[in-house]
Order: sequence, then C-alpha cells, then structure tokens
Amino acid sequence: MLPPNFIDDVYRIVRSIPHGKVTSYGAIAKSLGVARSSRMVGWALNKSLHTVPAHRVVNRNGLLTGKAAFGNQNEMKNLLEQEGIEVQGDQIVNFQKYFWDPDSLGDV
DNA sequence: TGAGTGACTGTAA
DNA sequence: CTTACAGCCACTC
Repeated sequence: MLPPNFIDDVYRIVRSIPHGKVTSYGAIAKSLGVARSSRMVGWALNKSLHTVPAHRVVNRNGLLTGKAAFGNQNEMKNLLEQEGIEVQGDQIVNFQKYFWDPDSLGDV
C-alpha cells in the first residue's frame, strides 16, 4: 500500500523540478520507492493538480499524456513553452535534454 | 462484492 | 519500427 504521505511526497518532488525542466511519472515513482506504481503518481498529481506544477510531469516518452486534466488541452503545452521547453504536438522536443532526475535532489 | 478504468512502464513478438 | 500483454494500486460504478 502506498504511504499516507504519498501525495505529499509527489507534491514535494514535482515542486522541486527546476524551472524549464521536466520529469516522468516513473522517475518520481522510483524516487519514492514505488517504481511499479507509476500510475499512482499520475493519480496523486490529479489530486494535487492545482497545488503542483503538474505540467512538468510527462510520461517516459516526453508525451503530454496528462494534458487533458488541465481543462484546456493547450494549457500544458503553453506552460511548457513558457518555460522554454519546445513542444511539438503533444510531445516534448529533445525531451531527454529537458529531463530532470528527481534523484538528483541530494546530488546538488 | 466484483469488475472496469486510469496523467505508466517494461518486456516480448 | 509498431503492437500486445502483464504488473501495478486506488478509485468508481
């Protein structure tokens, strides 16, 4: 079972994503020790949609899979572009270049 | 109570 | 290269 503070942990990590960077559900899940529950990360974000910069979280392909949750499906793309991230259609260009590993929190 | 669904991922064919 | 399947956990009907 997920820790009761799971959402809070996701909240903290997502908020820690540097400006102009993005990460994936799996990376967050892994960082929390629930690598196999990546879906739960998306679920947690949905619960905290308006309390975290969820637009910085995409799937492992850099695809804006959660854009629908923003109400306006262009909102997520817009937010990313505002941070200097190039988005083509629903996918981040050079995703690997913008990718940020949550585990690098303590590395800095 | 049981079955279906989802902001995912990894592996196999 | 794309498509399919299984595992995962919580929520909703």
